[in-house]
Amino acid sequence: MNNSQINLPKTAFSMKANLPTKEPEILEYWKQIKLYEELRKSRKGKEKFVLHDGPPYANGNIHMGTALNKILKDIIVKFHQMDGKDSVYVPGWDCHGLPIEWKIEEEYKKNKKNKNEIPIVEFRRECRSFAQKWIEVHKTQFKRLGVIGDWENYYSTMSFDAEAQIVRELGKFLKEGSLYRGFKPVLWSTVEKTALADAEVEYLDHKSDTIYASFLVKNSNFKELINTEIIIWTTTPWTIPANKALAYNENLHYLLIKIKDESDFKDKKIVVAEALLDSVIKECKIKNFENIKKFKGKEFKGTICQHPFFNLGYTNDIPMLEARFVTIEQGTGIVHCAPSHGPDDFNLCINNGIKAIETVDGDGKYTKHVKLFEGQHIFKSNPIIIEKLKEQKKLLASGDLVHSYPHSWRSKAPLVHRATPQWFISMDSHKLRDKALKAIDETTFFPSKGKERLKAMIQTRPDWCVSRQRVWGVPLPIFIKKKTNEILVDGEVNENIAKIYEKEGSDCWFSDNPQKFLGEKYRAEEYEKISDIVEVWFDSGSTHSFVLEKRSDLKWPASMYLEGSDQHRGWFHSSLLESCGTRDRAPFETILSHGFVVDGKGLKMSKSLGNVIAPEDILKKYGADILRIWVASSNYAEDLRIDYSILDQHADSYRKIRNTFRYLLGNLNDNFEQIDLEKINLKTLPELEQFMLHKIYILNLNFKKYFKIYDFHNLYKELLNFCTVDLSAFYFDIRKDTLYCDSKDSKKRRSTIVALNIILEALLKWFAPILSFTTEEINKLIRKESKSIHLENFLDFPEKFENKYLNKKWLELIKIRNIGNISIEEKRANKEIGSSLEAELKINLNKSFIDITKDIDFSELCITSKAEINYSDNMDTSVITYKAKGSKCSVCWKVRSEKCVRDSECSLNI
RNA sequence: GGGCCGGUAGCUCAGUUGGUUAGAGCACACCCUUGAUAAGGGUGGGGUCGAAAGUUCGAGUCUUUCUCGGCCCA
Repeated sequence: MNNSQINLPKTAFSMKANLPTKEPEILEYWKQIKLYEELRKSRKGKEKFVLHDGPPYANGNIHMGTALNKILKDIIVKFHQMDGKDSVYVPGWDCHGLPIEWKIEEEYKKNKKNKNEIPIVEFRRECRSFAQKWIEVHKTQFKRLGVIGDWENYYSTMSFDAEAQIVRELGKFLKEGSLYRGFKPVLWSTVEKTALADAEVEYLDHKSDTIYASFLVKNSNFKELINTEIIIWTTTPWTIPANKALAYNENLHYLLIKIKDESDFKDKKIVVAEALLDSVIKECKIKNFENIKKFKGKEFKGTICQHPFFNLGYTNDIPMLEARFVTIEQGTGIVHCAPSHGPDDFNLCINNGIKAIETVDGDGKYTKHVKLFEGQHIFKSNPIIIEKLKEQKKLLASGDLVHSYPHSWRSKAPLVHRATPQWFISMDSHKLRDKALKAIDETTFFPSKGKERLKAMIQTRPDWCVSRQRVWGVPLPIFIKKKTNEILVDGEVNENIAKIYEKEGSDCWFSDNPQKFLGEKYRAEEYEKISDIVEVWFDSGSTHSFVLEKRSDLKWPASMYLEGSDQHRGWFHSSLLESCGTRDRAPFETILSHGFVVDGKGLKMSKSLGNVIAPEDILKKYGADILRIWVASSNYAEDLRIDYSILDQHADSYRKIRNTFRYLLGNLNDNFEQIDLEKINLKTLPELEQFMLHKIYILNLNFKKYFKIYDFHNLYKELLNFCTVDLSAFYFDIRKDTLYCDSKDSKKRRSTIVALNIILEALLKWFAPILSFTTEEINKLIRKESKSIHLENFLDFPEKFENKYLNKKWLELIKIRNIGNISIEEKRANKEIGSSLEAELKINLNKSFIDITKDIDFSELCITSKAEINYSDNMDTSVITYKAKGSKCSVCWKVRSEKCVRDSECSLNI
């Protein structure tokens, strides 16, 4: 007897994966077979699943967050495809906006070019080609992750048809009347001379001048207040000239005190919140004072003050207004309000009929609306204001404070709130808020907590400011009649502009004669053409209109939007509002949001911490399939941790899975045979095979259950456990004997081969959406007739595979097997035996076990040479191991004292 | 600073409406195997459930406070 007579596993599927080199070859193969086109063909006419891609910004290399996002999308798209749907994925890019403008400006600075001397159209051309360049880079990087999509026909917010559609969408709000012009303080950079989007703001420490200033009470229903001084505290003294009101909290207690120190305030009565008295006294170095009166904030109602610069011509009334945002955290419990310079101030004042005006120009200088200080730069004004306050005897104290303060994310310059003319979409004039809230209720969220998060934001958000004073974007398609200041609302003009953009893009807005856009109905010289651009969130919020609606391969609304949880305020939010405003419902049926990628300790990745891992590094060291395992096995509902030790662990799991496949392929000698699951007669198979097929059936049910709720980490865990526990350590280990030693035509071995084929096909398909490359590698090896595993359908197991009785029985048998193992281990520890095949078991069972064990060969189940059962009453299960007597059969390696029936040339001398 | 979410073995995750001694896989240690071999099998150790207080006969699970982390907002 020699090894040539045993069926040893043989396969071309290597143990070593070598993913970093093998994956690019598979990518090349997918390109060759035009996989995306094939996928579409294969599901033509089937129910569509459309995951609408949230466009990443076309700027810079991808990072772990983008990689996570794209892989998660790809896994879901592939699941639905294999579930039989036409699962379409069209990637897209967000192209307009400040960061790209800034990049081009930086290049100008390097080359000593002045942006203002370059024609806008040329500048925009450079922005466009910059974005285009990064789209190409991203494309390559995303494809490398194994993401399958319509990469050739991607969408972008800067394509001509997108720009045209954005104009049409705005036209709808214009026509409806919900788009209006107003003044509003926006975060403004006096360096970049632009308003900044929320996403463009960074909070950094900043040292501010602080002042305690006083406002004389002119009139009040609470008579004791008259002629006292209301004290306010602020970190922006330069906003004092723009003051229009004071805010108090009606629930706070306030104190009236009389100052006795020698100072500008000697013998004056001042008002501060009771809870802040100590800090005010300390900060303002008040030594002697007298408590006059304590009162509730509501007493302020109807009180009118004078501006500290009253004697300098600031004669308007300063009313005291009730506001919830007033707290006792800091200051005096009374807040100075400049509606042109703060959102809270603005909202409070507008609700009380006080409008914001333009007090500071784009450069940061006071306008003509500010007496005494016109032309003065606000960043240089604090000392002057402080001096004036002192001169007017209105300054109780001054100092400085380091605190968190908004800065431009690009220039790092401190920002200010500045009232500017802006265009808004009203949340309430046409019930946009109500529509959006209803739409949220009709949307399914994964995880479910996303629903409340988005709802809370919509409930409280102010009107949507859609204008930006920049150049790289879609120009606001608005004309204003010079004479009447009326907005021109005419669908024909709007459509004319859209048609022009469709043909030549939106650059012409800045260069061509306005008459071109107005057509023949209106005279250009009578109209002012708005030069603002549309904020980028409106661009991306409109993607559903120029991607989902316009493409015949897609559908509206999308089946799913899937982004990081920050997009509750971003893309989910803007898409919802845009769509509810124009179509009365959300552009998505489902929202899936994922957490952020953090390091192994749960800290966010940052250059300064040095804990950043780039997708590129992972691809080089491990390959995309390992990264895909990381995505699938992590709980995306929370933050996702990653570091090299975590990846090492997943690489280990990958090896286990790979070797599971290798065992299957080896024993099938790479000859896969598709088994007809409907026709197969399970009763002809040994019980072990029936039990394994039952397990597969149940696992498939769980698989579908998990997939349905996008619970991938539990799905992956089940698959991995199946490979390790059920296959490798149990079924495969037991069946080695049959596969290696039985003749190829034996019934038992043939049954095993049937089971291996079924297991192989099931595993291959289950893992395909996650291990996209490895499953393709295997599919190519064994299924010449199948172009790609991703074109396949998941298996559907007939109900006959379920066998509850057998399952219950075999779980009991496994318990006995485990007890056997412990018994074997004792002898092994004693050095009495080594291999379990050197063991002989004596199994003591209660008589109640007779039914389920009478036909069971425990030597096979426990992989020993012999096993005997003793039944008796009132006995717990126990197993005793003895060293088997006899010699080792050269074929099956069992220790026996008689000739082995499987070895015709058995050398045993009996 | 405010709002929301989260913290269970070294790691990734389970843990039902509160109810036995808190589970799985991986990793680790030891042993076996050398016919899945840069593989495979067996056994085992490992947790104050972020901390404290409270409710309860009973708390990983409910309440409060604190702490650490993340996202959003200021």
